[in-house]
Amino acid sequence: MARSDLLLEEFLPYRLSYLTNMISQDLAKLYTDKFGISHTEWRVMAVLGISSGVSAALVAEKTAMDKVAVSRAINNMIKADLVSRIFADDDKRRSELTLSDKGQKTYEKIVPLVQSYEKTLLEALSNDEQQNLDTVLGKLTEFVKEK
Amino acid sequence: MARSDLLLEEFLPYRLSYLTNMISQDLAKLYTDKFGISHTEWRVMAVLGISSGVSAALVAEKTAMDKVAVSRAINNMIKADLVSRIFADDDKRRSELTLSDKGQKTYEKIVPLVQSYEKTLLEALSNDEQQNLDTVLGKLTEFVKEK
DNA sequence: CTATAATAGTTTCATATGTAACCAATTGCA
DNA sequence: TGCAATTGGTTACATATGAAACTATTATAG
Repeated sequence: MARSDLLLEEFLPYRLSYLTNMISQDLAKLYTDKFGISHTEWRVMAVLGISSGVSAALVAEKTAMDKVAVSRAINNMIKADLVSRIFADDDKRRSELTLSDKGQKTYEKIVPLVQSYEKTLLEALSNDEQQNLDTVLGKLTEFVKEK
Repeated sequence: MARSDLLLEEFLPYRLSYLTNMISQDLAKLYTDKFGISHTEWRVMAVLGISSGVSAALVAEKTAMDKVAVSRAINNMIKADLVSRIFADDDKRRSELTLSDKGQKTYEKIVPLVQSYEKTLLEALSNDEQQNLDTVLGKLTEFVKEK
């Protein structure tokens, strides 16, 4: 193995990507299989579950998804009667989005499931390790955001 | 905020996914923009850079990608003259894959770039934190693989 | 005011991805 | 042997995603 070689299993971006995909698939089982909610839709729902009447642009910002993905997710969710939309009085372009009753109920069913999943993940770590993870994730994220 | 609510920015799967995507985009700039190599192709290349004459199935295993993705990546890379393929004497189904000269040269250009990127990432962390990251990634990955 | 630029969101198009069905070669075992 | 099951890899189809162009509306410079 020449000096320039690279072992995928030890390469940080690969390791992160692998773990993230596994987790993502586990989560999808919780909301896709049971509620027909896609990954992007779940993120939108997570934002609307906390803040009502927000614009699609704000949802895009909070979910770190692009506006096209958000637009599609929202329109699907409106069709599925999970989200309701009105347009702002003071700016007819801007949407004001809210979970419908059905959306709210679904949200309240999903949240405990994903929180419980997160909990089992974290329980694979000691308290110190959980703290370390938080620190390190924060620092790396901060770093990749700047630059 | 009701007891069941969930803050995306604090939710581990979201944080991981966000970081992973940012890193993935940074990396793509290194191999897609300069060499026209896609993410999946880069993974295949990383495996073939180390081990010659391996089968597509082994590449799939090492890259953690499914065989369809690998098949497509390999066929693209053969078209782009990055990979050469022969079929095994003892089993005419099984391919034996190797980087072509061009593939090898490309690989040797990409490896230092991505290693350097990984290094700058890690330098955002102290030595202890790097160690913590390694430990915690390992444990979480182990955990999601079982179960 | 009015022309131009900027903004919110949608549509279009090209590409990527996952699942299942598929083909060909090989293995196993009755 | 010989035929069902398995394996390596590809194809087909349906869906997801991203970039760029587009529509409608609002803000701004002259």
